[in-house]
Amino acid sequence: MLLIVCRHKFINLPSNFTLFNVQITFQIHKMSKEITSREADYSQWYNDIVLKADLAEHSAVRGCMVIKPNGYAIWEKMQAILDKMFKDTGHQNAYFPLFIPKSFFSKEASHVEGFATECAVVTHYRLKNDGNGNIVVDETAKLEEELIVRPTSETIIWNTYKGWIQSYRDLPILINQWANVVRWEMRTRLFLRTAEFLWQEGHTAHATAEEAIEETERMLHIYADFAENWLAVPVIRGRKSPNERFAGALDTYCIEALMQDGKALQAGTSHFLGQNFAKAFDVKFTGKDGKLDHVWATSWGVSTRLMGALIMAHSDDSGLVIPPKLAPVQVVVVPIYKSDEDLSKISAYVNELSLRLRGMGISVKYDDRDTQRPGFKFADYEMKGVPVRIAIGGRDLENKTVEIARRDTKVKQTVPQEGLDIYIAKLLEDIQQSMFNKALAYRDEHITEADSYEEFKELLDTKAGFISAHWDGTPETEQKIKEETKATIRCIPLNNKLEDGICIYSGKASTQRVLFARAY
RNA sequence: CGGGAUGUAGCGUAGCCCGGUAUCGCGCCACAUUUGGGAUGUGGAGGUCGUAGGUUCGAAUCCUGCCAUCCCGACCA
Repeated sequence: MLLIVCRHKFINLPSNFTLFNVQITFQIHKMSKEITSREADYSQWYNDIVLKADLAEHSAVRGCMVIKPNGYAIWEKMQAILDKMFKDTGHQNAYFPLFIPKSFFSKEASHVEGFATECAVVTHYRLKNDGNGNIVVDETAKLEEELIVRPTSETIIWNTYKGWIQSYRDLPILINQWANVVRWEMRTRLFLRTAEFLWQEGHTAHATAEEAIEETERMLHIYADFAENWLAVPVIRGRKSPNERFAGALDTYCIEALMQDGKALQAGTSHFLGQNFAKAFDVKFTGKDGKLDHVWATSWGVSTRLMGALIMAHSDDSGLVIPPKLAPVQVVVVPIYKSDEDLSKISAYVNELSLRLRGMGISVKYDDRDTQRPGFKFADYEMKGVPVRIAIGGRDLENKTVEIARRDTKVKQTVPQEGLDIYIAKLLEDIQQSMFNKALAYRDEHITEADSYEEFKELLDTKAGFISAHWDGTPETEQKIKEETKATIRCIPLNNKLEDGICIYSGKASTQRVLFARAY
């Protein structure tokens, strides 16, 4: 801490931190292209990646971001893949209103409790000029009933479903919506927590509890499949403890991922809502047996937060690393030339190669701009996470080779032009797999068992990651642990092995371990 | 929302304590030489100092409100 007196000097500390509740700011001069290292300041590193890889930026609106083309292209890929998965399992897309009448919210008690403190409310529908050149709200244009900007759509959807469902023949209803939602968060972070975010929300209606539970689990597995096989992010499938459950759900399933700083990130949730919303909105159906019953419901969603998971799981101190299956550009080709003649020879080859690669479904970008030098392009594509970079110059033309650099390991190799298309296709698969394996190995190394509260607290301070420990199953214990350590129960893993033990906090009997972690 | 801090050119900043319209680097534009890891030289453009008031002959500088951002806490996908 003596270092603090050395203001103006280069000190390897975050440029902003708080000591004894006093913020101390160091002037650390950074080249514009450099990013903070993960070791120096993980949060700052994350911000740098998002901004410098040109994924998103802060907007003029508090807590809301602008998703830039580079970032949106990745989100579009996520959407396309998930959308296909949903449709392959029988779901259809639909769209419900952005605004929800306030009265709808009070119909499901625990739901309103969960969202009430973070709602944007529309109270008026007109502006006027006040005569001094200012635009003001026209107080005479007050809405009779306020409208809530949706924080989630259960209420408006179940209000609608009431009109759609009379008989078991109308079931199941399997609908998904791609939308934006607003939750008035106090502290926001690009992609991880913004006041407005993009997501999909599935809302299904079923005749039986069994069927609804089956649906809840099916979607959880789809999310896990997506995270692992496309994002290359290993996840733990599990169920939330009652404390962490969705407002209005009987059971919440989730996938939990581990970030490189050892904090957990909830990457997707799937809820079994029981008959709560059907009862709140009076949605009944006549069964085969002629008996009237409330409909069973599920809802499930993933959001642009997945962008945060993708970034934090794989990227390094040189910038973004995107798994090939999510990369908008999978291969970038950079020509290196001294004369126009060289360039035209290189271009002839590259155009032919690009055609073959595109024929194999590989997206290629040929960057023949003469306004930037090769070294600049190398650094730039590294920052933006393009999985494979090909450099080709006069030397390569002579030797019939190219230079290939893979982003994940940063290994460079000279490869013959012959069979290059096959080589690249295999390389992309290899990168995808090796990114997953790396993340999986990290994750598995960071699940540690704790058998006492002392050990548990020690682990939280010394080794990041999940802690597997016995818990007595009560919300009180979970709450106490959360208050004392900031760690929460991330999930109770599915297919958890049963094992007798005692709760690390209360010493009461327990039948299984659950996963704790500090989380985003 | 509670505590702390910060807003000066596209980005990062100096100047603020001790009032006299602004410093430097990167980036940008032009030309030339360059091009296998973030080029070099020469010339040039760009700022109502977050915003609205107040004090003053005069405000980036002093005072007040507001807005935004960052850090710590509470809340949360």
